[in-house]
Amino acid sequence: MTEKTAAVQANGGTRIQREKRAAILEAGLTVFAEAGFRGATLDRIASEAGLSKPNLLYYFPSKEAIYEALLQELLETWLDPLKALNPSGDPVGELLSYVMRKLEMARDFPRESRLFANEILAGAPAMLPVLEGELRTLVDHTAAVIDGWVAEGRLAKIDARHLLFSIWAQTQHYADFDTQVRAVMGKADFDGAAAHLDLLFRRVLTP
Amino acid sequence: MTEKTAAVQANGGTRIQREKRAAILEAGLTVFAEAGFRGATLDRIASEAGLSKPNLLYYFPSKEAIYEALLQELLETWLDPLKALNPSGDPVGELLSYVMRKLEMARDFPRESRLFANEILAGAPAMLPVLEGELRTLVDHTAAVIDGWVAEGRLAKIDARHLLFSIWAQTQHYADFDTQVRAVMGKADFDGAAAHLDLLFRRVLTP
DNA sequence: TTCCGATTTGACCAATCGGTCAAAACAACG
DNA sequence: CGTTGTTTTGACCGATTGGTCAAATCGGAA
Repeated sequence: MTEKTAAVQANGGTRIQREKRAAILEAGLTVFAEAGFRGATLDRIASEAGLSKPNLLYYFPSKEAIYEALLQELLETWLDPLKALNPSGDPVGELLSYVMRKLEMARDFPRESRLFANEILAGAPAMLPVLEGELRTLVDHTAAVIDGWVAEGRLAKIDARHLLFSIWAQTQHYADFDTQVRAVMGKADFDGAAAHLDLLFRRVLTP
Repeated sequence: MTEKTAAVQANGGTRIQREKRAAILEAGLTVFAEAGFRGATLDRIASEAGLSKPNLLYYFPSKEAIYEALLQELLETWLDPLKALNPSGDPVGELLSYVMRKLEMARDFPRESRLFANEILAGAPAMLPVLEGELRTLVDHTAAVIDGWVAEGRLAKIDARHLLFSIWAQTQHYADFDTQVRAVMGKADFDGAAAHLDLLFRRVLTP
């Protein structure tokens, strides 16, 4: 049992193992988000993480392994805010604070947003099963909650699923298309975006 | 003057030259949209266009040349609908038909939308000057028109630039994140999207 | 038919890619 | 100190990449 000690232990391991694995994931996030899966190179990830390429491959068996570890980690972070929707809260307030949480994520974790965007743009080769499974289930559940709110008259009539797309599209836009936003506005202007989206969704959702 | 005959003549040329160049651009659009600039290979573009790689390089001097030709061509198509906004028309109607035109483009030209998304996601290495120049100017002009409408009270109060982002984000979402939309909805549902966006922007824009 | 420029191709090249491997360096513990 | 297992690395590999080039083929005008 002397072989592949580090590589096999995906979770846990010694302090140094956890640190190096974390550094690799951190570097991988930067590079994959910027260049996509195919555009990213092991050499760049290794150098960004402060390691040699063979040393990197001592901790992860392949480029794909790094990528998939990142996607898996990403998904929880990504779905959490949606799960935080409280069906017994104030509908408009719940949805507005979901929008704000999403916008904050676009501001604070733009690499995660771009990683996700790259994966979906490429046709979700590594995430399709999760999209069709976990995500779809969660969306179905959330749509039922929203439909309930609409039926009770506490929310303006609206298609629940397309409403979610509207929220995702607009919040992630500020991370994924940041370059375009900066080119047009001169600056990132997340505060302006927050005010705008609050106003927009208030008009859309208030009964 | 016997050298580089075809390659030099970017526009015009013989019938066969125009046809082959068009076939290459068509193939390049498919491949670049699917794989991004770095992910695309000349071999794939050539085979998709029905040519050998050296033959492809007879019509375009490099991979970058194909990519840049596509981006340039794309830009006109992309900005045209915005230019079609009629300042003396009905504000809500003008903006709604802009939204619909954009949504139709996402439905009918998804490859163009994804090509653009890939370029921006990668930091717009080849488009930044255009974004900061032509696009910004056009946005400034359009924002002035929208601000005028708001000032006249013919449009609900709203930030013009962020409104444009809202329109772009939501319409392009149906092309760029098509995979996700399909995974969640089971189908693409552009009709549902059209109804939803009409309703959404009507609520947002009507004074 | 002949000729000449336009077009096409097979063979090839240097660089880069993801990944391997054996040996070296290191760390911890007796 | 020596031993043992962990970590790191330089050298290397086959495959793929973007791109070149000389030679072959094609096509139309005279």
